[in-house]
Formats: sequence, C-alpha cells, structure tokens
Amino acid sequence: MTTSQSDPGARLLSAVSRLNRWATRHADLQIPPAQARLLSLIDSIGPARIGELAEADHCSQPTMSTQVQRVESAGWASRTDDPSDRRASMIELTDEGRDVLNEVRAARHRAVADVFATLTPAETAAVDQATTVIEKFVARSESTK
Amino acid sequence: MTTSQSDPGARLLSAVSRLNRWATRHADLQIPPAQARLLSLIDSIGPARIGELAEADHCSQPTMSTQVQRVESAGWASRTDDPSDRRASMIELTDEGRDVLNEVRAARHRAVADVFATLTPAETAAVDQATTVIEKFVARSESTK
DNA sequence: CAGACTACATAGGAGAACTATGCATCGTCA
DNA sequence: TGACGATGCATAGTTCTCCTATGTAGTCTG
Repeated sequence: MTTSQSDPGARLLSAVSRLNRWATRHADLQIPPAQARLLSLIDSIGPARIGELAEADHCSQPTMSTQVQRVESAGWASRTDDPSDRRASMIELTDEGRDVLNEVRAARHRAVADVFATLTPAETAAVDQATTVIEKFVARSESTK
Repeated sequence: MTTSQSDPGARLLSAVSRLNRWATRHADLQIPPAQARLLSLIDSIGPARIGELAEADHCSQPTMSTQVQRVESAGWASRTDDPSDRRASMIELTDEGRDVLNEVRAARHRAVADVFATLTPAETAAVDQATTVIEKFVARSESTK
C-alpha cells in the first residue's frame, strides 16, 4: 500500500530534495556545497552585507557570518567597510573567488552532462523552463516571507 | 562584473540547491529532513534492504544504516528478517510511519501553497512538468551511476 | 544624550554526511 | 566440506551545515 502522493507542491519539493541529494554526492565540487552556494549568491547579488546575504540564502545571520568567514579566509571573498554604517561591511568576490565559482559551475555541468545527453529535446526544453520557474519561485517566495 | 552563468545544467543544479534550501527552512517538517526523505523513499520503493535504500538515496551505506536506526527507533519503520539472507533485513513503513509521511507531505503542501497561488496557469503547468522531468532525471541518473 | 534598536560575532549543540574499519554471513572451489 | 574472499550491515570518528541564544559595538530617536 502506498500513501497518496498527488499534491503538486509536495511532489516538487520531494523531487527537488532528491535531485539536490544526487547533485551533492555526484558533482565533485572540491569545496563544501554551502560555500559553493554562497559564492554563487555573492556573484548574483553583488557586493552585499552579511544580513542581506543571509536573507537571500534563507539562512540565519549567524550561519551566514560563519560561512562568510570561511570563504573569506579561503581568499574567495573580501570585505570592505560600509561607509554608511561602521557596524557593517560589504562582501564581494575576489578574482580567485570568481575562478573557484567558475570551476564549481564547470563541475556541475560535468555532473549532469551524461544525463542531459539522454534527454529528448522536449525534456531538455522542459528542464530549461523548469529552471526558470524555480528561480522565479525562490525569488517570489522572498516577498511572501 | 559577473561570471558566466549560461550552462543549463549548472543553472538547474544551482536553482535546485537554492529551492531546496528554501524548502528546508520554510516547510515546518517537525522531523529532520533526511528522515522525511527516507520515509518517502521507503514508501516509494517498498520494503527494501539498507543497501538498496542507500543506493536509491545516493548516500553511503553507513549513512543509511544510521538513518534507518533513527526512523526505526521512532517507530516509523520496522525490520523483518530477509529469509534469503540472514545478514540483511527488509525495511518497511509502519502505520505510524505512513501517518508521519502524510503529515510531511501536508507540510510541504502548506509551504508552497502561498507561492503557488501567485503562479500563472502556465507556470503551474511548467512546475508540474518540471517535477516529472526531475523525477525522471534522478531515476535515469541511477543507471548512469 | 540615554535607551532602544540594528548588524554582526561567538558559543554551544543537533543533524547529516563521509571514510575507515569490524563482524557475521554467504558463496565458491579445491 | 571447510577455508577464504566477497557481501551486508554496524560502529567509530570527523567534517560540514545549520540552528538558537546571547554578547558587543555602532546607529538612531525622543
């Protein structure tokens, strides 16, 4: 007997959790996943404060503090004082950080390449559309708090 | 300056990692995410051995051993001896486990409900298709090893 | 300008994952 | 049939990620 599995939302999140699990194990990132996510985030929302990064990543501020310290001590990001608020500082990628991020993206690409090759054109299109919707989904969920 | 972010595969995995992060924080699951994932897995592939579960979840055997012990001691799964191999045992959901799983699915549904309400019909359709493709994706990647 | 608020850091703990390793059972083959 | 490698699982120890609670320094406001 199987419990009901019909709700689209539950199904999506379940599938995403599983794909994420697969990707974490399969894509050989060289760096911890959370740090890869952070580099990608800094790259996309530009120089930002710790609090802004935490909100955008949907994690707590202390968690982001720690992660920033890690990527900073690895030399992948740097802080500059926020002239308008001496408590805060702006986090941005270093050149080395950008290199690492590009390597992360290459690794992700390599991870899916084999499977992508087996997809039909229609499925490839669906994946592309799916990605766009998911990106919009996460972005929209920020305002929904 | 922004590094290139055009590769479909890298983009998909990045988006998925972010949505998963959002879901983990936002969906109030009551139980740890890995255990939720395990209940869902046991439900979908039926009574199975630890090794089979580990492979299907793309995790190591020791990791699955520990997780099974947790859901077992919580009363959500049970073991029965595998008659054909005394080293192994079959893991299956208990009635209570099914109840918990249904609650997990309800929580996931609640988590996305607000955002789903803001999607256009076309986007909803895209999400639905996306889910199907992702499920296929993960399933197919099993054979690609 | 005192007190509330804000931005970040630190401390401490739980969960999830890994590799390495040990033990019991299984299968096979001399 | 009995020894030996292979297999299935458990345990140990470590790393990473994340949380809440709390402390501290800087900012704003009545």
